[in-house]
Amino acid sequence: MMFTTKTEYGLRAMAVLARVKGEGPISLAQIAKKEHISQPYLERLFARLKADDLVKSAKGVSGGYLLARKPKKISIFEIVEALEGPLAVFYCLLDENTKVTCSHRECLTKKVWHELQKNIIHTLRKFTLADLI
Amino acid sequence: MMFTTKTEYGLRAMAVLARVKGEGPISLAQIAKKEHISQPYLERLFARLKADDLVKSAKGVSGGYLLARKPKKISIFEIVEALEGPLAVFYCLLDENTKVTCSHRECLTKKVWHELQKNIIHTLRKFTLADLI
DNA sequence: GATAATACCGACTAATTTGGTAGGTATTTA
DNA sequence: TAAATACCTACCAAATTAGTCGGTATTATC
Repeated sequence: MMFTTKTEYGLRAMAVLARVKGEGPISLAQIAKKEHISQPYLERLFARLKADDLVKSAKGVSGGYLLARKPKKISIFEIVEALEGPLAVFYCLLDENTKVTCSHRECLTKKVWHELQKNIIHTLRKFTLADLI
Repeated sequence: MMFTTKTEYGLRAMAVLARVKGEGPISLAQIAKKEHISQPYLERLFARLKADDLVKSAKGVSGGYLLARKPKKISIFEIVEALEGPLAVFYCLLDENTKVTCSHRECLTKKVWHELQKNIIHTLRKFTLADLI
């Protein structure tokens, strides 16, 4: 029950992008060096960030990555979900339905997970990339 | 970022114990059958629950497990921590200190994790085993 | 006292995830 | 044309999860 370094690396990299906003694209090589992260690993993280439309890319010389939106418009929740996949504290909550009933005999536990997950998402939505810089 | 079946199995087994409270010890074989959980796996989960003083055991024929306290006095948080280990949404929060400063350059992210973890623990402490039965 | 039921213990396995490496292709600026 | 970049695929080691197997110690009951 822990977020992995994927999230830490991703948030740090996104924070770099937020700080150099307006200066054109920044390459993964630069980010990797600045943040001491393996570049090929960063590449895969950015593939996810791009798939979720959190960053834009520019190929070729002097290419790199840019934030797709203003830092204030990118919540920590979005970054976490892009990197770690859909946030579900339990399997039975993966379908994103908000009903408390489920096929388990022990449905009462789902009430706990449901409230917990609501709190987590609320907290992660409250903070944006702008809060990190 | 998900609780595992360890927690689900453990909570279900603890709920069984809570329901048969006052009827003497119940064996793991019975619990495993009732809840369709592999018995050797359950054994290991109960080793953790016992290590954290959430259950008591009785060896020998007609032995088994009992709750160490009343269901109302056992929070979901305690059960989760017994089974999954110390709850930390991030490595830098594992030492349980409550300061927001840390050795990372990106200390601002720690503020987010810290608030998140506080919320999670608060929610898990709010619910007790009695709420599940 | 023997037996069966139980907790308890350690070694092993398969599948998955994480974090990382290596090498290549496509694109684009200079 | 060349160099810098994104982008892609395959592989690898370590850790974790969920589970199996076989054994030992203890104890109530016959």
